[in-house]
Amino acid sequence: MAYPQISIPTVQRLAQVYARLGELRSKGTRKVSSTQLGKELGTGSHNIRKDFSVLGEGAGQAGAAYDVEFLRNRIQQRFGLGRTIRACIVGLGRLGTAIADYDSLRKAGCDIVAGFDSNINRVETIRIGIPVHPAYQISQVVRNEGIELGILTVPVFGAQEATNRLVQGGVQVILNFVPSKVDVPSGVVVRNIDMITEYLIASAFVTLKSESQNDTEERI
Amino acid sequence: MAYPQISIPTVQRLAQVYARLGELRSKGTRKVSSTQLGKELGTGSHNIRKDFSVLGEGAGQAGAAYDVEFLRNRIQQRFGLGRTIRACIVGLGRLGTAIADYDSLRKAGCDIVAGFDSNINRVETIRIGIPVHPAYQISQVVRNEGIELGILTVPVFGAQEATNRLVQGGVQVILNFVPSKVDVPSGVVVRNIDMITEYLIASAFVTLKSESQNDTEERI
DNA sequence: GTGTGTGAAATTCTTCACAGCG
DNA sequence: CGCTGTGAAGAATTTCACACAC
Repeated sequence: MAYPQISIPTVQRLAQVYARLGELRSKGTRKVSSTQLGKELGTGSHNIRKDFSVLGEGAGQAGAAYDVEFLRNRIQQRFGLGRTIRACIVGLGRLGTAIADYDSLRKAGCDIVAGFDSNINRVETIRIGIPVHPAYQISQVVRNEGIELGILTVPVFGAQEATNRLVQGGVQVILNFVPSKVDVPSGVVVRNIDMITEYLIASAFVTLKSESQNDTEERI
Repeated sequence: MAYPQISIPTVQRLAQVYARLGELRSKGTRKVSSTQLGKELGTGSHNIRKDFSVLGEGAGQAGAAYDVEFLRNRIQQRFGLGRTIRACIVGLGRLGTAIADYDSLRKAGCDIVAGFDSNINRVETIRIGIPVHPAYQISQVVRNEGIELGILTVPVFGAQEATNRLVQGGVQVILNFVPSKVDVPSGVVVRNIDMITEYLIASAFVTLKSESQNDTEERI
């Protein structure tokens, strides 16, 4: 390893910073301080600067703040965020088609080139501008198209099978919107985006908050 | 505080466990061990048992595994997850309407009773079965309807204003699907569900994985 | 003076190890 | 004998404090 081992929280924060830098850049902002970034991410400036230490030397210039463009390029290069990743969506219900249309994802570099559904005649499919295939062709299409990322928006009971097919086709990353964990072989990265659990967590915090006068909410 | 301070990771895991217990219950499963739950959440059994210590005594019986129904009720009671929460959606684009239709959320207790959009004539609005109002009425409707939770699915530039109106109306919880942080007064709970950042994090992990032979992926 | 960079301290979280129960 | 429950140990992360640069 040429670089120090990067901790998971650090990767997560830097990804957030990267997204934020993109916004700042498009607004024409040139400079940003660790204090400001910390405030926007809900953490301290120390934390931000500590995270930046994994980017190597000279990310910022002491005294002046960080250069938005330069810092963004550093993160992009360090994490390989510059390239476009070919992706597909499995499960073309309301959520799946909404995501297929989601322009911000495309702007971030996620190029959705195929969709799959077990019911090829779904009404929704006519609304999206990508080729649609039946679910049993997942592995084959993924391999032929060089798809690296799969977006899972199927019902719970179909999630594992869809995952297996994606993995068999060779995807390296899965964004799982199904409120259930899926098993993957070591080496495949899964990010779970589970709005049911998020809803439950939020509800729980509300209960805990009203229960004690502590500043629980500040820490969330 | 009658109970010990509960850490944030613990709340998150228990919310996941709660969701999982719901699935197990509907499948008719009666008993579940900490080992099994740990496996399904991707953590160790020690961690699960430690988390359960915040539930008070007798959550499980030593020797036997945990009773699914009983444990679920304990978590439900401890975190106030039993009740239905009245909610609204701000931003009725593709994503917003997809979420309004999302049945699992309703089953979890989230009762979406109103929708808002700055463009009241949106085509999508005819597809959802809830009353739709113009955005400037958010505070008023939220207050009149006793809405506690707001779901944000507006474009980035409208997120803060929508948030302000929700807070002014009295919501306590916001599920923010906008890839940008929003400011809220202390006491309001925000959960960010940001698929852009998740995409970036996943991409970063893929790069880091290929860079070193460490078992980075196991830790994600 | 304002802001970055980083080793050290403090805190938080996870893992371990083992007592106790069915 | 497998499983729960929990204090103690260990690891990881965050926070602090201060040197250095503009």
